[in-house]
Order: sequence, then C-alpha cells, then structure tokens
Amino acid sequence: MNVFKTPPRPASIKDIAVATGVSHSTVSRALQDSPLVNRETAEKIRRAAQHMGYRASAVARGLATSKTRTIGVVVTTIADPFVAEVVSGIEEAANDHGYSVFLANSNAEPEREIKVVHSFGERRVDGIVVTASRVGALYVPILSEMRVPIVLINNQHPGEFLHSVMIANVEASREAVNHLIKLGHRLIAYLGDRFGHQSDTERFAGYRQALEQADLPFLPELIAHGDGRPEGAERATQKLLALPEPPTAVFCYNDMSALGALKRIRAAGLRVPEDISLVGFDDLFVAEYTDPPLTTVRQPKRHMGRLAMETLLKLMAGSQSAEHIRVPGELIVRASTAPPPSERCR
Amino acid sequence: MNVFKTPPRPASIKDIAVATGVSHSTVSRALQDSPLVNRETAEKIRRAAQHMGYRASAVARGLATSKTRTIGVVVTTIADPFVAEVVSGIEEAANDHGYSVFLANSNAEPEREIKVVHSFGERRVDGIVVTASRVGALYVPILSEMRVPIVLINNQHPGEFLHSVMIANVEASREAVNHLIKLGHRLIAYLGDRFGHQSDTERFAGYRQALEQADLPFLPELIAHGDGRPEGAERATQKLLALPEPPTAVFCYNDMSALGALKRIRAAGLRVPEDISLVGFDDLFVAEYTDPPLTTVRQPKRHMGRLAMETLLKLMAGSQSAEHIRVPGELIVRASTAPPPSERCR
DNA sequence: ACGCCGGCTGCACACGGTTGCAAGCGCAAT
DNA sequence: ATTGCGCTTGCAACCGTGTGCAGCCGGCGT
Repeated sequence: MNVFKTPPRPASIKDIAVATGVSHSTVSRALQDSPLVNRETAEKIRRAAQHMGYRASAVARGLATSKTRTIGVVVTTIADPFVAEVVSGIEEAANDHGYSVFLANSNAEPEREIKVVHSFGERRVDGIVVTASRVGALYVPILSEMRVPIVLINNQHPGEFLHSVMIANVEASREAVNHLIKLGHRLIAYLGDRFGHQSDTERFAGYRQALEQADLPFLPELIAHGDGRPEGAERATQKLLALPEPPTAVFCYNDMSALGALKRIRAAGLRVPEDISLVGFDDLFVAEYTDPPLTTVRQPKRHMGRLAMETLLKLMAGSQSAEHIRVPGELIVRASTAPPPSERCR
Repeated sequence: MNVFKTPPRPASIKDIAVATGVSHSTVSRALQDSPLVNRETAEKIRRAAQHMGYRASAVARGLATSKTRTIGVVVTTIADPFVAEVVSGIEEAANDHGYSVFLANSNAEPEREIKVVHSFGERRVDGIVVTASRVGALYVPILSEMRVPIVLINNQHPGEFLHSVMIANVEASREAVNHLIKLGHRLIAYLGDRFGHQSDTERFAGYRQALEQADLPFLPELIAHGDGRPEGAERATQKLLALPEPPTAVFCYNDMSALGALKRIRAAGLRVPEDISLVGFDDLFVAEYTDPPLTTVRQPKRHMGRLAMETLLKLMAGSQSAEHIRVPGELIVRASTAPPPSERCR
C-alpha cells in the first residue's frame, strides 16, 4: 500500500497540525480567529488549511458544542406553492444567519409529523419550524422532552400554541367579504375545506362576522366544503351552482379552491365576474394569471417564513417570552369581483 | 443546586449504561440489535432506553461512522413550482431510505451554488443533488476534492456531466412542434429564455429539427427571448404579435412563459386557440387550470426527483458506473392548440 | 484436571472538533 | 536573583457513538 496516496478522508485539524508543527488545539484556535494565537502562527496555519483544502467538520463541531446550527422545517408537502414560498423565506433567513435547513414532508398526517419532529430531534437541530401543523398544542409534552424551540406557521390544530406566526384570518376574511358586500352582493357563498382546520374555522368566522355586521342573513346552504384543492372545489362549486337561488359571489378558502371554482363556473357557461364574483385567499402567483385575474387576500408568505425563522433565532438565543405573531393579510382587488347582475340591472 | 433536576442535555447511552449497570458499549450494541448481546440484557436495556426517552444522536453517530445518512439538495429557488415537485420526489425517496435532506437555494447564481455545495461538504452529507445546475461540468475538480457523489437534474450548464437525470428535451420539443405542424401551422414561434441554458438550447434544437423534417423554413424573426417567467414572456409575446406576419402558434420554453404569453395574447384581443395556438413545457399543475387548459410537455417531475435520489443511493453504495439518465417527456394535448385560422377558412 | 470453546461483556480507542488549565517563555519590576 | 505578568502553546478531557480485541465465565469433551 502506498502511504503517500491522498487519504480517502478529508483533512482534519490534526493533519494541519502535523503539517505546521503545532498542536491541534492551536490549529483549532487559529481557525476560529482566537486572539490567543500568535498572528504569524495563525497566518501560517490558515495558509496551510487553505492549501490542504481543509473543510471543518460541522458534525464534529456539533458534537463538541452541542449546537449544530441546523434547523428542521416540516411542511405538509413542499409541492404546495404556498408552502414553497414560506420555506423560501425561512431558508433565506436561516442562511443569513449561518443555519442550514432540514426539510421534511408530513403529508399532513399528524403521526408522520410527529415522527419527523422526532427524527429532527435525533439530528439535534437547534430549532424547528412547522407549517400548517396538524399537531399544534399537542407538542407541549413533546417539547419538554426534547429541549428544542418550535415555531408554528399557520397552525391548523385548534388551541393556542406557545410560539407561532399566523395570518390574521378573521380580519382578512371579513375584509374580503366586506368587499363583496360593498359591491352589492347579498348571496355570498363560502367555499371552505371539509377538515375543520384552524384556517378554515377562522376564515369562516370572518365571513360570518362580515355578514352579521351588514345585517345579512346567514344561509347555511351557501356553505360548501371542498378540500383546499381545485378538485374538491370543483365538486363543491357544482353544488352551489345547482342551488335554486345560487350565490352571486363565492369567497374561497384559498386560491387553489378558487382555481377549481373558476373552472367549474366557466364550464357551466357563466362568466366571472359578470355572473359570479370570486375571491380567493393566499395570493399565489397564479392569481395574477388566471382569466380574469383573481381578487384575493395576500399572505406575505416569504415574510412569514422570515418572521418564523427570526423568532426561532430569538428563542435559540435564550428568549423565554412567548411569541404569538399575527400578520395582517392584504386584500388584492383584481378583476374577478364586480357588482352582482341584479345590481347592474337597476 | 439540585442534583436531581432533569439534566439539560438529552439522555446518552452512558446514562442508560449506569441505569442498567452495564457498559456503554453493551448499550450501543443492544440498541443496534446486535446478536452479541444477551437477549434479556438487551431487552432490559431497550426498556430503559424507552423509559428514559432516549434518542440516539445522529451527530455522534455520524462522527463515529462518517456516514451521516444525510443528503444535500440545492435548487435555484424552492419557490419555483417545478423545482418544488422535483424536491418532493427527492425527499420522498430519501425518506424511504432513512436519509434526511438539507435544502438550500442558489438563486441561480453559480458562485452561490458552489458556496452551498461547499457548505454541504462541511455538513458531511453523503450525497448531493442539484437541480438546474449553473455549474455542471465545473464540478469535476471540486468533486475530486470532496469525496461526495453528485447527481444533477436538468443540468443547465453546457457539457456532459458524470451523473445526471435529464428530460429528453430535443425529442419532446420536436414532438410538441410536430403536433403544431400536423395541425397545419406554418408560422410557429419559439419563445425561449435569453440565457442560453441547456434546456433552452436543446428545446430550440428540437424546434428546428421539427421544422426541418417538415421542410418548413426557419424564420429568425419568430424566435423571441423571454426569461423563463411570465413577465419576460409577456414582453417577448408583445414583439411577436407586432410582427407584420405574426405567428399562428407559439411554442414556449416553459409553462411559466406560456402563462405570460397567454395573458398578453388575451390583452391583444386575440383568442387561444382560435387565433393563436400555444404550447408550454413542464406541465405545472396550473396548466390544467388556465383558460383554455394548456397543451404542454409533461416532465415527470416527482419521478425525476426519485430517480435522482435512487442513482445517488447507488453511487453512495459504491457504484462506479456513470449514470446518465434521459427521461422522456410526454405531450399532453389540452385545449390551447387547434388548427390555424387559415386552415379553417379553406 | 485440563483445555477448549462459545457466549457475553467491558476496555480502550477512534471519529474531529472545542476548551479549561497548566506551563513555558521572555522581560520588566522589585 | 526572585517574582510576577503577558503572551503563546500544548496537554488532556470532553461531546456521544461505534467497534476490535481481550477477557471472563460456564460447560463440555477427553
């Protein structure tokens, strides 16, 4: 065996130590820019490290310091454009602070979500972000076991949770429905999802509040249940259109649902917004490219991601205060909303 | 200080060792189901571990075994729906095999891409997947330095790369344009991106081949340059429409471009497909929900992700063979393509 | 009685870093 | 000459897990 072959393993501080004739402790300190090391020695060491293509092992450092500078992000599925944008914000902020992010899908299954969180625990991540958690408050016992701060984005499990970033669903939804009411709509449908998630519950609450404040009757038959995706919304829309007195406007739980609704409405030979107005929620990039462009509530997705990461940073720095951030939504009026047909006849 | 307080650090095999009165080696072996440990002892140890809420440290294990069961995925941006689907496939396959995935954005900047890969190197990932790499073949020297297999998905840098999964751009694109030719189109525009990426180059090549095989002239004025996103495509479409003899069909580099083109065509008062046919590439989920639904080339995104992960697994297992996988695209004919106006007048 | 063997266990070291502490050095002050 | 101090450096322990090897014990064959 040829001893002079390049070793199959990456260079370590010990290799640098023998190369420069100092102890590995000195190398370690030099590479940390510790003031304890002589300037020239440090310089020599750094040059050697550079020359030998040295890359510090984050694994070993993690073991020694019990800080991995790593966070875990669990999402329902990264294929969801909403989620992807949020993650993009998280990653950006994490990267700014020298953290790497683990990504894992929960497929919206609570058991799987917990499993993933545990696996993050084994990875010794410094913190965890969960979007659209299906577990929420149930984390409390788990958290006392693993000592890792968790921040939830748009928690879907009922109940308050220690640390979270959420969109102000009720207010945003109320504003959206108000917009429709102001346009003159009286028969406004709510197309929710059928799982009773927190977002759905709150957006529905905003819908009812808006009706109430305008002294409009709440009509149970105008509540339809999709699944948060186009397919489910299509079926739900079908039912709404078949009503003896169909709605003149539909407020959708999210843009994905609005997409399905739009398709079905068109298929029925009706026009948006002339015959039916449509409002979404999320402001996915597609909202701008539908025909007509979709009126919707914008969630500052990337910003919410950043925000979550920043609260996580605070918590990892030792903050004890409970963070419960509500971010306002913004109604973006495009071309899918107009006065109802009756209004224009007057 | 209360000695009996729960320790601030998670339980280790040593804690279990003292609790059960054996050495930590035995605990280690017991938890690995090693046949070297007495059944009853092992059982006792496993119960204690369970009871103490023991979670093995992947960090320490990684250090000891120099296998982290971790892979790095670098993407241009996870906010791109195409990328998100691919990553979803990667994550799925990785998870199936007990691997965790690090995610990082390169923002399509080559320097940043390399920086990220190096950071993955420090994390001692077992393998790396890069989607839409802007670096490609330039990795070769880097790779001999860090001993980590890399698989590229839809490499955008010219030149062959050792390991890659790519869509068969030329063939797919040829098929798409053929579809338009068969419908009777003679003036077919190509709306590419302006960066000369590999996908663009190859799809353009397919476009030319199709024209050639049909003995149609290649008209340089029908080549427009967007940026792979709706905005750029809008501007490019504008120019095409202003031509003295505008195209009757536009083949777009990707669905995002098609979205922009569609918007601009509508804004010009023209109808798709009656006045102009439109073909995209990628088959993003939106393609099904545009009006009209978009004819496009489907890339099996999730599958390509899985494929990349699986080749990575092979490589990590020691395979030396060069993997250079070409995945066929599939033309999905929806409603955005029809015979040209002239054809229908005959 | 002795040796051997199989089953089980622990010792000790390795992985690649970080860090408290002691110690060496030169030099100035006493 | 002794002491003390500041600047550097190295020693050694530690983080939590894996693993080669030696050693222990009991039982069996001769």
